[in-house]
Amino acid sequence: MVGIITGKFSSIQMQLKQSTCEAVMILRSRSLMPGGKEKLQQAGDGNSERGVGSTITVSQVSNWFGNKRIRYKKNIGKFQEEANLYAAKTAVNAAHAAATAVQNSQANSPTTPNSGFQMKDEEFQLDSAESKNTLLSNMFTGSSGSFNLPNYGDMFLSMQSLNGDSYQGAQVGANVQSQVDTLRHVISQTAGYNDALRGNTMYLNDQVFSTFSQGFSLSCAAPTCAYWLTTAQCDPSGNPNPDTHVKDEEQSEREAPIL
DNA sequence: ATTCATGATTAGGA
DNA sequence: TCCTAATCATGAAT
Repeated sequence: MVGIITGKFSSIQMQLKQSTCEAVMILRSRSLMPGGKEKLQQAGDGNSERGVGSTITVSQVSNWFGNKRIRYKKNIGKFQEEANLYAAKTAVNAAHAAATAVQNSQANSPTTPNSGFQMKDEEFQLDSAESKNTLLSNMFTGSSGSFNLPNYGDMFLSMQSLNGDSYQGAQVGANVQSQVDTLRHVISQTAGYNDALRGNTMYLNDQVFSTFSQGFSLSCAAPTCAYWLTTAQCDPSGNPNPDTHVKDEEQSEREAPIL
């Protein structure tokens, strides 16, 4: 089970990082359009009626990321403590759910032990631009998130897939669900920003989720995101920490994707 | 009036 | 040049 999850999530991680990277680079390329070098056009077409605040500057984005980084860093202990409390609180419920799920699994298909964990592949097909957009949209509409699985590094995954019928019962699903619930709680406690970006921003560890009001959204580790936005360097396979990331001279720069 | 959240500014360091 | 950390300024909430 763990092996299956690890393999699946490793693949998902790379795909979503690639998508995130592309989203960031698209956003950056828009910010550097002729005549708009400093102005960052807010994504979306239905924004003109708002009048005020239709554009934000690169400096604003940088300040925003910088403030979020430092202020989250200051409160990381509080967030972690709250997350732990909530995890302990939901552990009992998860255990009950696991027991029930195992019972059901055994009753329904006792000869197929792997049936307890199934992931719809189509949910992670990123071959077409449409499916990428769908996934990105699904990821950042408030019903999604990311968390780090112990010993498996930073992994991105879709909570919609984890929280619905993509999983079917079984112990592993219950354990993951427990983490998802914990994450949801953390997000619910840390969400609600409504700032220049006019969106909801949620923090978990060093991950940042920004849902822009116009539907365009992106997500990545905050330092990496800011780094991509300001340097035109994008490497989804690299270290999320820009300090040890693509600043490496041996790492070739990647151009922003052609729109 | 006070507290809190947040954008912006500044100094210092790599 | 860009980051962090500290600090200031300001508006909203209490």
